[in-house]
Amino acid sequence: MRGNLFAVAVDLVVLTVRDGALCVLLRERAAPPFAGEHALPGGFVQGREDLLDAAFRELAEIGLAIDGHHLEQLASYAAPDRDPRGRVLTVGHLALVPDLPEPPGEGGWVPVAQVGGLAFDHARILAEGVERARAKLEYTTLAAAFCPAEFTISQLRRVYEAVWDTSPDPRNFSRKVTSTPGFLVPTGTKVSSGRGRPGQLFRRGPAAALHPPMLREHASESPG
Amino acid sequence: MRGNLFAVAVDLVVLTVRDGALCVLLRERAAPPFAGEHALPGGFVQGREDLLDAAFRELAEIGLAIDGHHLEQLASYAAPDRDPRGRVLTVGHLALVPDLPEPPGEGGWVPVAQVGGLAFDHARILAEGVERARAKLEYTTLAAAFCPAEFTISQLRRVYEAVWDTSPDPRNFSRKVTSTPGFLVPTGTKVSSGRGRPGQLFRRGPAAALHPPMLREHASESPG
DNA sequence: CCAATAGTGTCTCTGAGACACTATACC
DNA sequence: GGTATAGTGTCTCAGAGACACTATTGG
Repeated sequence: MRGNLFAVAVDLVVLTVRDGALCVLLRERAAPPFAGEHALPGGFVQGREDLLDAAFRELAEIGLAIDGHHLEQLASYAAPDRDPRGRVLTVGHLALVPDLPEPPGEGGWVPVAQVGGLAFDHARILAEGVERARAKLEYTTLAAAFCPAEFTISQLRRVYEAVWDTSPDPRNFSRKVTSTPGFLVPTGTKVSSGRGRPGQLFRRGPAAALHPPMLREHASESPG
Repeated sequence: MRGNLFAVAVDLVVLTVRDGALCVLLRERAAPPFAGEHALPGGFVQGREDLLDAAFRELAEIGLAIDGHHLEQLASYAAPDRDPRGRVLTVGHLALVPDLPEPPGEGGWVPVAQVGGLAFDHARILAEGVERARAKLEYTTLAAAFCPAEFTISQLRRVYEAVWDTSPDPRNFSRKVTSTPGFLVPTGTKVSSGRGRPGQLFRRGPAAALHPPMLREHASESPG
């Protein structure tokens, strides 16, 4: 078998919505290389693990159990000099979770807009993860992955506001999501969020796709 | 550095449209494992190559130069038993090319609908590549990547017909693609394709995205 | 002439966006 | 009552799909 041997890592872009802002989970690196700098959580694939297994395990090891939440592969990065220790290929992953408690240790939830430099090529992985999440809200029901098991339409709308940094019309938004079959399952319960008329509670439905999609204003149309 | 060491390969789903059918480039494996079976072209990453470089090189080595054509990363596969020789991670890639001449050696262009079993987990990689291509025709101008440098709207429409297995209305299709700014650049020339009024020739324009997208009939809306 | 392909005009229907209006909570 | 949030009704406009019609070629 010709070809180099690589160490294979998984790195995770774990996104959530906290206080109206899209946030990512960062860790402060304890050991070199890049000791003291912020980085995405992740680590090397062990034993006979597959990639997703390794991603789940690495998060569990820092105290964040995301079983049952959304986790998907993003892309792989293998530039020859991306890790000073040698040839390391990393498989970036994207996780979308509700507002879970901050895991112990250095680091935590950081608003994506306030993230500074990151170790390795993690800034690029983060950017691609955020863009993937933004794009997927257009044509999937994944916004609900940011919400707790039961949620109101307002909470769901705040997810779109945080991720897209837009303010869709609450009335049209409500009609759109409730008229998509299988997106939202009403629980029958209502909940009061401080002031105003209480909203109905919903659970995630079986639908994964949004047809027709909910299109955001598009920024770059012709990167040529 | 803990963790296993992997051999890292690239495999390519090279798609084209030939005689109205979506085709993929397959190779017949000369050596074990899976000797004599069909497989996607690909091979191990060498020296200080990055992933895309390795993908371009592997194709060039079998006689298919696709410089200037579309090549993107698909996903990585690292199940522990996917290669009997040991721990091998492969990074799947997707290439969309016009109807290039068949490279020498065993194998060649095979209609995707007629592909039987493939070596390793290549059937899955092929399926994900085809689905990615189908999805991307919806919201990008990538259909033109299947066409030669200059092409008519009919040729472009036949790409959609082959990839989606649908028959869009030629008149509405024509309006849609010509009214998308930056998709098609008219050359001024006309060309006769046998019978009928000659069509105008176009080149690819700078636009990469299609807004609003061209939605196909959607099959599975709620896989959940 | 006919057949075939290229391309335009125009109608209808769906759905997004804007926004008036009603409903129900807390103060 | 006032204010805030939830939810409905309805208008307008853009765009997809259907399809009649014209335009330009070869046989």
